[in-house]
Amino acid sequence: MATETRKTPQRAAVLDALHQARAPLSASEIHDAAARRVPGIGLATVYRALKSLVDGGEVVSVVLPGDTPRFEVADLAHHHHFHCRECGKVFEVEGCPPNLARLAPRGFALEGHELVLYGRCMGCVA
Amino acid sequence: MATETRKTPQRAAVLDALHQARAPLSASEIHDAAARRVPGIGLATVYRALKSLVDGGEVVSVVLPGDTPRFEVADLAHHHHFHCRECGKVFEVEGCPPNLARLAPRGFALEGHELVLYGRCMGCVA
DNA sequence: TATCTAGTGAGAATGCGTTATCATTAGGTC
DNA sequence: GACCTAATGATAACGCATTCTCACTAGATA
Repeated sequence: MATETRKTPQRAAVLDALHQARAPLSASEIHDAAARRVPGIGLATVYRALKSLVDGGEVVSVVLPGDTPRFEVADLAHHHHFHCRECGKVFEVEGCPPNLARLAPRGFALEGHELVLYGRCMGCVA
Repeated sequence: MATETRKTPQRAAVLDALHQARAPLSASEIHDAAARRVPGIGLATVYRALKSLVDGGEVVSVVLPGDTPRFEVADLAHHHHFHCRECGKVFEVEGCPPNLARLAPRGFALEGHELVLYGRCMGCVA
């Protein structure tokens, strides 16, 4: 029997924050968002909830270069991210460049890829 | 007058390690490589040399998701990286997917991109 | 409602890559 | 060779995201 997992407002707030977001959130962003539903929620609780959600496959972590891990719900279609250099926000991007396999060196087995676009988001361009 | 920079075997060893490498090296990998030319070289010296080389534009740092920064000489053509999930080594990859601009959301200004391929390198496939 | 125990909040502790400190060494120049 | 001072090596200190500790709170079940 696996360890019992109880329903708590804190866990619900964390998962809800991720479902509301249209972009992957960092632990502290999740903490901020969850605190709006559950004032006083501790950062440790956020980390604990994220750990169990990731372990349970409901949430995946997204790591962009030079940044702390971010989290998003697991049931999104394959996608990539756009990182605004001005405001630092990360956006989801649909689509995927084709034929990446041809870029891999001969004899290498390509199993996955990660693409990050950099620039300025609509708000910062204006 | 800018601060004088002296030629030392340690600095030469750091730069040489980067020129020899066909892949971006982490600080500790550079430390190991440089120690073969200059036994006893300190890790702090490696960091100092890297800092001045990056500041001087001779070396650039490459940050792959979830990893510590790596360094490579600055005069390489635009390229990406292949990260072997088995041995952890990073390889340079020529070429670049076309038409990345069409992936950016409408109204966003695309200024750059980073692509990392994951899989197993030739040695680990065998 | 009584009971059991997972979950929580606060803050201390940890891990680790990187940087600062400082006494000593050794380039550069005359 | 003498002198000035940047560079070095060893190691302590730092920053900071994440995890642990522990007393307390509150789901779940009967």
